Amino acid sequence: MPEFFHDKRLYYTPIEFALSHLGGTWKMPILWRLQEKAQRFNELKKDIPHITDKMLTSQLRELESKGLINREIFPVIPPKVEYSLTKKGMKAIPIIETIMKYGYDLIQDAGIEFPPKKA
Amino acid sequence: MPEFFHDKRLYYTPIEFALSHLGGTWKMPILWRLQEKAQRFNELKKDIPHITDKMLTSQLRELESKGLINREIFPVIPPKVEYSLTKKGMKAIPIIETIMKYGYDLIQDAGIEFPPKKA
DNA sequence: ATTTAGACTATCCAAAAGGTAAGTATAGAA
DNA sequence: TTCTATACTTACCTTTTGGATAGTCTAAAT
Repeated sequence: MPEFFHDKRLYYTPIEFALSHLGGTWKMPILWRLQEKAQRFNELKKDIPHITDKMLTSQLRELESKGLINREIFPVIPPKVEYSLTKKGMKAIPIIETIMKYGYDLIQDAGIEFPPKKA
Repeated sequence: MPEFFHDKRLYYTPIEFALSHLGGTWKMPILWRLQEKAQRFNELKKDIPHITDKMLTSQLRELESKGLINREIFPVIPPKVEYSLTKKGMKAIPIIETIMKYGYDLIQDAGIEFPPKKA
C-alpha cells in the first residue's frame, strides 16, 4: 500500500499530493504572480482575470495553510493585507514554469493563437 | 483577453490547458506506466491501485482524444486492446517526472513516510 | 449448462470545485 | 449623511469529478 493519509485525506501517489498543492484553476496563477514581490488582495484580483473574491480568498487560505504563502495584515483602515511566497512556495515556481511551458507547447500544437503573457 | 476556446471549453491560461491534458487523479499515473511499453487494459488496472474500470476507461478515452495515447484493438475473443504513448504523449513524460519529484519533495517536507515507487 | 476471460457500458450517487449575489466593518472624504 | 475603499464572509446553486455496482458480448473450457 503505497498510499498515505495526510490532513484528513487519502493520497494514492506523490502526483496527487503535488496537485493538492498546485492543482485547480487558480493556485498556480496566484503563486506565479507572487514570485516577484508581495501583492495585496486587490492587486491579485485585478491581475488575475475572471477570479472572484470568493475564489481568491479560498485559494489564498489553502496556499497559506499548506505553507506556500505568507499573509501579513497591516492594522489600518481600510484594511491592508499582503501576500508573499514562503521558501516552500518559491520551490513551486520552477514546477509552475515547467507546466506553463508545456501548456504553451500544447497550445502551439493545437494551432491556437495565444499571446505569450504571464500565466 | 488572453483566454481562448478549444473543444467546447473556455481556458484562461496555458496552465489550465496543460491540466486538462494531465490533471485529475489518474491521467499521469496511466501515462507514466505506458512510457516503457504498450499495456493492456487489465495490466494497467492491476498496476494502478484503486482505479475502477469506469475511471480507467474514461481516462484512456480522454487521453486518446487528446492524442496522448494510441489504442490498438486485436480482434480476438476474449478482447485484446493495447494502449501506447504517442509522440505527443512522450512529451508529457518529463513534465510528469517533474511533478512527481516535486510531490516526493513535499512528502519529505511533511515528514510522511512513503516508499519510493513508480507513481 | 455454467463459468471464465477481457474490455468494456450503463446507472445511480456523493463529494468537490467553482460561480453568483449580497452583506459586513471602519474611518475618512465629499 | 451618504459614499468609498479594502478585504473579506455567507448563502445558495450548478457543474465536474469520481466512486459503487451491475450488466454486456463472445467463444472456448469445464
